[in-house]
Amino acid sequence: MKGKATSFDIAHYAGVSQSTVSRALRNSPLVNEETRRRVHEVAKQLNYKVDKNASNLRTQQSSTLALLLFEDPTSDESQINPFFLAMLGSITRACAKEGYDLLVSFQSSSSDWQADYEDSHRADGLILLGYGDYLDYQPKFRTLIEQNTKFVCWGASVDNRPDLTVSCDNYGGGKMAAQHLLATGRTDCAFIGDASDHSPEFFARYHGFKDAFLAKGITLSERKMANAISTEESGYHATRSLIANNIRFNSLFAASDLIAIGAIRALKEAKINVPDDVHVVGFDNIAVASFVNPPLTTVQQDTTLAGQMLVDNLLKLIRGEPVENTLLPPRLIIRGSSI
Amino acid sequence: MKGKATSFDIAHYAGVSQSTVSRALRNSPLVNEETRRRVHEVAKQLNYKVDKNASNLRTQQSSTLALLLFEDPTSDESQINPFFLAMLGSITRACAKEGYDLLVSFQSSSSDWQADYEDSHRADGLILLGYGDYLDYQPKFRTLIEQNTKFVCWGASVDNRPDLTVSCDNYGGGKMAAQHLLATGRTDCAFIGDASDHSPEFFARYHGFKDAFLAKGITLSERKMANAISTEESGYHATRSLIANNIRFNSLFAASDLIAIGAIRALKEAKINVPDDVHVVGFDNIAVASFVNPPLTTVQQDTTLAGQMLVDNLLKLIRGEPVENTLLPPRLIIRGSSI
DNA sequence: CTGAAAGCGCTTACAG
DNA sequence: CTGAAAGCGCTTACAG
Repeated sequence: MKGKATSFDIAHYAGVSQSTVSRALRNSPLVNEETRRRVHEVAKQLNYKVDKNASNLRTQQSSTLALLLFEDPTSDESQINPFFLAMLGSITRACAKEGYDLLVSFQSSSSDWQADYEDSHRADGLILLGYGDYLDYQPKFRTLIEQNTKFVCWGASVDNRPDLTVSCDNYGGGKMAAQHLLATGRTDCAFIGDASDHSPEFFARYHGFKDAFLAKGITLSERKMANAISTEESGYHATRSLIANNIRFNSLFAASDLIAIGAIRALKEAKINVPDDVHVVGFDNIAVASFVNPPLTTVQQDTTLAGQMLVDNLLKLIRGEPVENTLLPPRLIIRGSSI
Repeated sequence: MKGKATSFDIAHYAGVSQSTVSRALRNSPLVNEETRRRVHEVAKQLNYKVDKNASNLRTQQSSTLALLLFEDPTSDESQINPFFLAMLGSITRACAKEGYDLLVSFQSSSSDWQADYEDSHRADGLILLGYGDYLDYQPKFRTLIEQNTKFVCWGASVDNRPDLTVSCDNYGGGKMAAQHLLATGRTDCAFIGDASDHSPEFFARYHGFKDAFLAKGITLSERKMANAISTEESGYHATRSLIANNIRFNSLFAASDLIAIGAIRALKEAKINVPDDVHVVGFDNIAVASFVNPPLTTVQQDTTLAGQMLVDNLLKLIRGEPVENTLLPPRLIIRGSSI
């Protein structure tokens, strides 16, 4: 036999029609048990595998999801945020569990989206992941909705369609961070991160943080805030600028772990001791967090659950089942940087 | 129009035949420039995208590669070795560059391989990545070769088919590590890692290391070797057992960074100072390496180049072009753990 | 329970 | 330069 075996080859050797082969392989209850066994036997011998292109074409679905990972255009090409890599891992696992394949693709927010995975029938739906400027994404979300593309986003909600979003309770996480610092008595706090509508996740973390302080009658000073995107480098520079401007604080909340790690570097450089002089709290609980010096207190996002929920919600969307906005509970992990 | 537009819809609106639409969209030189423009115009308006299932079925190829990531069965489900996540990133990028999609899948070495990606025409070829017991994989490699599956492996060579392998020069990397320790005068060295044919990569690293010492007339003591798989936990326990057995050494070469990080934890716990009492050198240069305390000296593997070469070689294999065994040069990164 | 036949949406040899 | 037609390998209504 030249080339791969087809269902006609199986039919020939099993002495049945090709239709019966197709039914037998899909374990249709219509087909006789003995026939079914014979067909499976022959298929195994010929190392036959159903041609996915043909079956997908026929059934008009792909059993494949596509993951689009957006990168902050300003971050280094080679360095992908470890938080998203962890998400990628859990999404891959969740897909496998549901019997779906996963196509992976990196997108830079400037370029055209390769959101044609669904249009070209390569995927039944999309999962969108990434930091970067949210306002840049908004019009693209709208296009996807108009085209009736099935997709689900990690992070901030999409226009008025929260059902398309799975996210961590960033507001609640920010509150946890604040309550921890309040409990340790470190109430003179700096915040590093982009607390604007360009980064809705950071914004929510900041607000939860601020509100928890406010509830204790403490107002955070605007002067002690510095803008940063989610990279070590950016966190380093933002913190340096605070120090350079002689801004004092005895605790620091970073919108992400990478920012926190950069902040710690800047503090060390300025001979400011962590945690003695400044308590530091991050967000994400990336793998590095427990290895830095001192180990980083942080708000953990459950990436395993997040991946599972993204896949589950997307599949519901694809099947036309009702989907709800999903908010995952964060968890405070206390380590040496704040005790 | 209900459902997605097809090439027949485009044909209808552009006033040409469906064959011409197909040619025009593929920018065939056969078709008139004016016709071509009109077809593209209509296609854009209808948001038409070629159905990949149909075109793949017709052309009998998929423009897709599959990445199978094998995990050490003993390692924690949720923790994927960061080195492989970095590889995943670079492979994804390399695929995009070549116009291929990437299917990603995790495999546990115990389960059946989902190596049917190629058989089922979902992918034109496979990339295999992973640590784990090499001897378990051997028979599966053989099956793949028998079935004439196009695949390329990261790491150790496959039977007598080195053309299917892309790897770091592990032997040379081990030598570099040794030469560095020799230069710092720390010649009483321990080795942590599985230096057997179960882990050919670790084996090569160990041998390069040993040979460089031998070249200076120094024989490494077998007593100062401890077995470990590539996890922090395993490195920790292996090092602890050396210490518990009162084995002395003033330097330590770990077969991977994760092992090295575990080793440092064990040393710290035993009040053995790094680097004053023991110099530590790892392998991989994962992102964490520069953040641990002290920062880890290590042998870097170029993951960007590795991903590119894996994809390049696989594409050559698919196209039937000659492929050669590819050995990538490692680079020593000296940090605080050994100076 | 089984088979003959239609058709999913393309690409491409063939004929003009 | 263009069109009519075959066919990639399946799944599934339809008929028996």
